[in-house]
Amino acid sequence: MSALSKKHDVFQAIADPTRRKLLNLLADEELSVTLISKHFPISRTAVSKHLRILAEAGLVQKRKVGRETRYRLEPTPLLELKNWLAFYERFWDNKLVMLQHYIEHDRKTDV
Amino acid sequence: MSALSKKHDVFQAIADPTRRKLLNLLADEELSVTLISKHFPISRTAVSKHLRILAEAGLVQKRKVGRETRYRLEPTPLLELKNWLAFYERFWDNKLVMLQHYIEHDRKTDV
DNA sequence: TTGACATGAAACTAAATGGTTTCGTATAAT
DNA sequence: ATTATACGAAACCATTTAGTTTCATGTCAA
Repeated sequence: MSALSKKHDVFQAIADPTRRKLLNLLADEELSVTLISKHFPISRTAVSKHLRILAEAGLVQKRKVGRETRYRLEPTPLLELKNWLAFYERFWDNKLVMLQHYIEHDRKTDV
Repeated sequence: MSALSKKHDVFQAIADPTRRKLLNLLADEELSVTLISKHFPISRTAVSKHLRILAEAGLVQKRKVGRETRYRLEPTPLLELKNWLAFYERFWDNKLVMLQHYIEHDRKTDV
């Protein structure tokens, strides 16, 4: 067993766009909860809950520094996702599928 | 715009373990709803709803054959996931992270 | 034509999710 | 010592989710 009990898995954790944005934000630097929540239109408490879910999935690490809690990305669990995805690689190795994707590329890859 | 309205995105679609199992099942062969639901402990109607969500995310295609509806995998939208994941590759290119992953590899990659 | 099969829509339910506000506690600053 | 800051726990709320059962419709078989 890893540190925190895995109530949430990585698939569920990244399902929410706010949490994906959090991961993106924490990729570059370790940040305190207050600083993080500056980037979102929701309350600090709501951000804090998202961070807890990410922590349960092992996707972020937290560290207490004085009165603040700083979070940083922990990318390792994303390997599970990569691994899951690997099974389907054979399907899009097909060049036609690739082409099809980039032609009808109407939705921008947000977050 | 693609065929079905994208009410559900691929991240949300694969968040559910039942839906991941569905994708896995439909990777090999096109199957009717009744046949598909034989593989699950839930009702046919429940399976049907999961299939609709997958279809909305573009991950399955459906085809009417007589009185049955057959579903098959449509892997293209998984490229969005792969693309999202690519951003984080630089973090686990670190060999130590890889090692860490395989050492504490306690959870099997289910589904 | 009558009956069986395949499916999805509809209505409903319990639980999970994403959000809020309020409050207690710990740490820092004056 | 007092005040301000940083945070999470708690209680609450609305919406979504994952499931159910029932029903109507379309298609195949006898």
